[in-house]
Amino acid sequence: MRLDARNWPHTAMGGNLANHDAKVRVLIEHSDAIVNAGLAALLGAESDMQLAQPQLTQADVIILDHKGALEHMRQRANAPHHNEAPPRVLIVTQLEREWEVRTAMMAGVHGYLLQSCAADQLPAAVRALSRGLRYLSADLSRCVADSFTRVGLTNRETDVLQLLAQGQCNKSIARELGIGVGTVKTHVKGLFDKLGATARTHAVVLATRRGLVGDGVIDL
Amino acid sequence: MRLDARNWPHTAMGGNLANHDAKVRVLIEHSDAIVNAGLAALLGAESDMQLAQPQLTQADVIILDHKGALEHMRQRANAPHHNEAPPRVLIVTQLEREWEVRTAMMAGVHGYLLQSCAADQLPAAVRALSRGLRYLSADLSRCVADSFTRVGLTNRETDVLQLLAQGQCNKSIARELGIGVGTVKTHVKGLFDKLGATARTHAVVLATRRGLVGDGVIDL
DNA sequence: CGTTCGCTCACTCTTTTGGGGTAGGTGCGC
DNA sequence: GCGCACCTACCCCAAAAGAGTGAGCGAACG
Repeated sequence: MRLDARNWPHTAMGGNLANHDAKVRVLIEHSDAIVNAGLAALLGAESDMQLAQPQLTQADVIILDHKGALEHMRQRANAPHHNEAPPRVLIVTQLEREWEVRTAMMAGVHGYLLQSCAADQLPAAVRALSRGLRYLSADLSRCVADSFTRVGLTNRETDVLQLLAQGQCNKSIARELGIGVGTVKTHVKGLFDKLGATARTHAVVLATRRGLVGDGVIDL
Repeated sequence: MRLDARNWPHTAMGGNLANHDAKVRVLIEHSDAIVNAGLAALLGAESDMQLAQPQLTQADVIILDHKGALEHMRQRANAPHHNEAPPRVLIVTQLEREWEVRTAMMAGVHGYLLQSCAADQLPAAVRALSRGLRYLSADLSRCVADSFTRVGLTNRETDVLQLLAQGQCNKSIARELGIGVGTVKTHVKGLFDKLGATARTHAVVLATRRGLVGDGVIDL
């Protein structure tokens, strides 16, 4: 679980090659139709790339949105192993939430781009992935590197944090978790220390920003 | 300030026409290169539309991201009046935050689409705007209608809320606003009543979910 | 002119929080 | 076995928060 920031460099690091001479077969499966069209337009103009049809051909690189990518990796993990190497996964999304980037990287995704990236980063990322490299835009890599300074919350502290982030008071948290109020206070105190918070409200804010809160603070 | 949900219907309502026979001149100025390319690809395929070059021609419809659109409307408000009718503004974005939609609509934007919309909604929206209508996808309309049940926070309550959402205690909020702690308590209580919160932590969560917090809870 | 509303403040009183410290039990790895 | 991290629980005590009430002041509105 402990990752080393040096493993996720900006430009890339070595890997096993594939399709050295042939065109890079790219499969675009982003959930947003507009983004899909944009990716196709931008990549279709590249002479060394070839847009693949879904399920027709085996692609070298597959482009997905964040959610789709996680789903894809989940299915891949559960599926029987193929002979052929699975396509590299590149996520293109609009949001920049470090914990999502980290989650994706831990799930085995090879690249992560923001929609707001420069137009030339897209083909660069695809080429990097096709050569077995990873690609993370500079801002994202900084962002992820920062996140490695993450606090190590214990299970119970995480439990308490989730309820805390719902605005519950110690008493109701204790009731919910089936423990004593004093114990809740202990965990809350632990959260303060690890998050650098001075009050529970502050802790919720900090935890939310660091992506430690699992619920829908961001969803409407 | 009080808006009536009936003014923002899903499909549209009347308006003054423009360019009845000619092609619709569309100017695409989205900040994301990928989205830009996607919009161009999708709209370029429509026979009744014509993609305009920036500043070269006067467009009928201009497509922007949320931020760009607000900036555009701000400049338009400050600029001297032109003889020709200004282009209709269509926002295309990924996020669905009702308060942003409402803000945009109040700023005079005519259409709001999500990137995740069906591909045929895009040309439909452009055509609607070119005919002087408004266009809001069904989910967004519902979303905005819901938001009209919004609590009416006073200026001071909003001030307090912002600081509250940063995790500050009453004393520091009072210091920052130059008022007494007792007054802060009054406003905090007002927030509780209007938000339906039971505690300050709870209030922060609720306010964040309703998009009342302006700061960077969403930004990393 | 009276009313309403927002902003301000003060005062009780109870509950909650937060900062200390202490300590027993459990599981895990060296 | 022993240390170590974790979960649990309790103590005291000061500070803060929250509930309730009252009240002065200025601007807006009918």
